[in-house]
Amino acid sequence: MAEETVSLALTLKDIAREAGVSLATVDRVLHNRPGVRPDTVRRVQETIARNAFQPHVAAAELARGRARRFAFVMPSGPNPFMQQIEAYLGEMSAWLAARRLSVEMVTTDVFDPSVLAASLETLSGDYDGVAVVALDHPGVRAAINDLVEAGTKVVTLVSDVPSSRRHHYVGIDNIAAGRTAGALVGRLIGQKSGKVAIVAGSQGLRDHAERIFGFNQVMASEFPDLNVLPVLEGRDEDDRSEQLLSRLLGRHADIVGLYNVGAGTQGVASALSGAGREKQVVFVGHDVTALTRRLLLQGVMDAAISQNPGHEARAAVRVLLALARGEPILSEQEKIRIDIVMRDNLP
Amino acid sequence: MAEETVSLALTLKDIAREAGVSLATVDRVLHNRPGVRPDTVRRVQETIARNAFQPHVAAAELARGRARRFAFVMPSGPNPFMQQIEAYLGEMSAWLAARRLSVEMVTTDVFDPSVLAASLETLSGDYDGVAVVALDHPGVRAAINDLVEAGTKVVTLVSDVPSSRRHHYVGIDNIAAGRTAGALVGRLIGQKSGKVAIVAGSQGLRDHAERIFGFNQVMASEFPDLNVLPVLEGRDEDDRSEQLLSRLLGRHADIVGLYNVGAGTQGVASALSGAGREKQVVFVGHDVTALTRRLLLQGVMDAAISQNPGHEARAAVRVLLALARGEPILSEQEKIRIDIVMRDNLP
DNA sequence: GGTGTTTTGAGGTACGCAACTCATTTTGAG
DNA sequence: CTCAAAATGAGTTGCGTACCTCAAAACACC
Repeated sequence: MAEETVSLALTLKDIAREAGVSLATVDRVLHNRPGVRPDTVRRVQETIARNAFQPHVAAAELARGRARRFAFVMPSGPNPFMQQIEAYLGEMSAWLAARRLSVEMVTTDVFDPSVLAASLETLSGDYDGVAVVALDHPGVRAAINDLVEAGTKVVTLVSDVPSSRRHHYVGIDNIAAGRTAGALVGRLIGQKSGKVAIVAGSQGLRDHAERIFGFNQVMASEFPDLNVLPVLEGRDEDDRSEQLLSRLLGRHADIVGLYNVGAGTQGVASALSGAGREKQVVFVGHDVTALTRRLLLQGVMDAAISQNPGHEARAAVRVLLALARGEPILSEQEKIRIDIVMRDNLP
Repeated sequence: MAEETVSLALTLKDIAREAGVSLATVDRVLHNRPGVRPDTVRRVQETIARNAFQPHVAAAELARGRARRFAFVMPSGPNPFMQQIEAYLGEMSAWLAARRLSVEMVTTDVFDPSVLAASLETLSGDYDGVAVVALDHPGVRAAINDLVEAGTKVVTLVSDVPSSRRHHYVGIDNIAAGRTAGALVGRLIGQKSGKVAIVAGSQGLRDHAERIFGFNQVMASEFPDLNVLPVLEGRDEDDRSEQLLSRLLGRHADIVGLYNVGAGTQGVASALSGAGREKQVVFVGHDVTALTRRLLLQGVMDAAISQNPGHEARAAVRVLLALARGEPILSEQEKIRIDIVMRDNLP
């Protein structure tokens, strides 16, 4: 039986004593306040580093006193995935309250750059942190940069704006997600050859485009016997997706695979069932919702690629909090994984 | 643009005033201290509930003063999965230090019930919480119950002892994991018929037995064309696993699937490669390690069933902390998922 | 050497709660 | 009604940090 300890317990007073300065000076160094000679700064910082001193978060939080306000800017309209994120934030209410954190939902039309940018501008100054489901557009980028400039911590959620100065992105790598979908469709189809259909919301959406890109990458390089048909744009609407797919199924009797990139899942499933081909076609889609769960259990869907909405919600809050406190981020913890969900590992 | 708030900010003093009692009485109620009339207790509790009051964790933590000590009881010996858990605990050191938490590793022979039970007994009283990779055995169960009796919070990790009074289990449902493996092997094999091999550490290990059970369940009900061969017991050792599997591959030319339930992965892979059949056989195993990662990228392994060791480590700490503080547990957050990892969604 | 400026020390207050003491009031049993 | 026990009020102290003020000391410059 072996033991190993990972612990310590120093206070600011100890650091002050060891560095041979007063508490006030340590405080000045710790918070980058002016009025300390560079030489002294170095001495204090070395003492802190040498002792691996960590301020007691609880004490710091208590002393700071101020409650923190975060805003979540989410799409308006009935998107089940976004609703799940909101639901999980609701479940955290006790956790949030115990830390005197407030999280406010701001719904807006995230697909209209100017509206989204305007929404973001109104938040400036009022919040310590903002999580935003962002569209990658110059106006949005500028709005994000303005927020950052004003000292607000900004996290992009689900959809990134890599060229902005946002502090962190909480979401998955959509190209890898598309690749995963491609590998699944190809592998589950097996030896057969035939055609593969893709239904997306719009190829103008960054995440959809990236997923399609990854999907095609894998299909081209690894499944040459499968012929990928042109993308159907269903605008994430059930009716439209169903019509488009039904027509396609009618024209091609040898469709063996189907990748649904975005929402509109009900329409896609209806088209498949309507043609009586739900058992012959390998169907891979995204996200675990009440509907996809049912489709997986019924065997209509074969796999769902999922990014855990609960994890995303919590990760966004934790990252904002860590940023606001100046704490390090546990990057491993906050990284969102690409989950493959099949019938037997449904969460 | 719509808004909705989830917040509040009361203190104990407010509760005392509203309930018409003194701070001392609220404190007594809050901590189940004696000396309060049942009637008053109820009144105070109602006030707390009505206002959804949450004590400020930072203030509580600071006032309590005492640092919390947790122990992780882990298997001795070189198990990569366990080493990963330890590594992630190490990465949390700054996080832990900032909260004045200490986590101590206690390695012991978890496969010998009496040794494990003895190890657990020695911890009594010294720790606020214990996470243990447990063997399901009456002696171990009793040791766990003793710890709980003494006020220590106990969490079982990876392997559960459901009949004990442990407060929480952090790990996956191994039957479901086996089912998932079965579905993957069956689906990835496709139309073909043939034989399927299983290599396990030992059928005496609860988690291995459960996985095999789930695997067989799915094979029997859904893949009648696949013939599951008797389980090989490789004791999680590379050499032994390789020998047994090599012999089996020699005897059966029509093996199309392989499920490696535990460790010994290197041996299993060597046997496959040695027979030159790594491309013909669908190979599903467990856990993402440096080795399985390489095998997945090479196409030798087709999928790995994984329980995120980092998540398990963090979840165990968070659950112990929440239990110690008397906070609610975010069950959704702490639930460990069964991850399906293929080449394109390698974390 | 004197001036003004920068740096440092010393100390206080506040944050919200835990944990404790001690005095006072209320209650219930006889 | 009496008296002990139970219940409650009032108050104190301390946790470790943030943030502030004011005075003293050190320093730079001419």
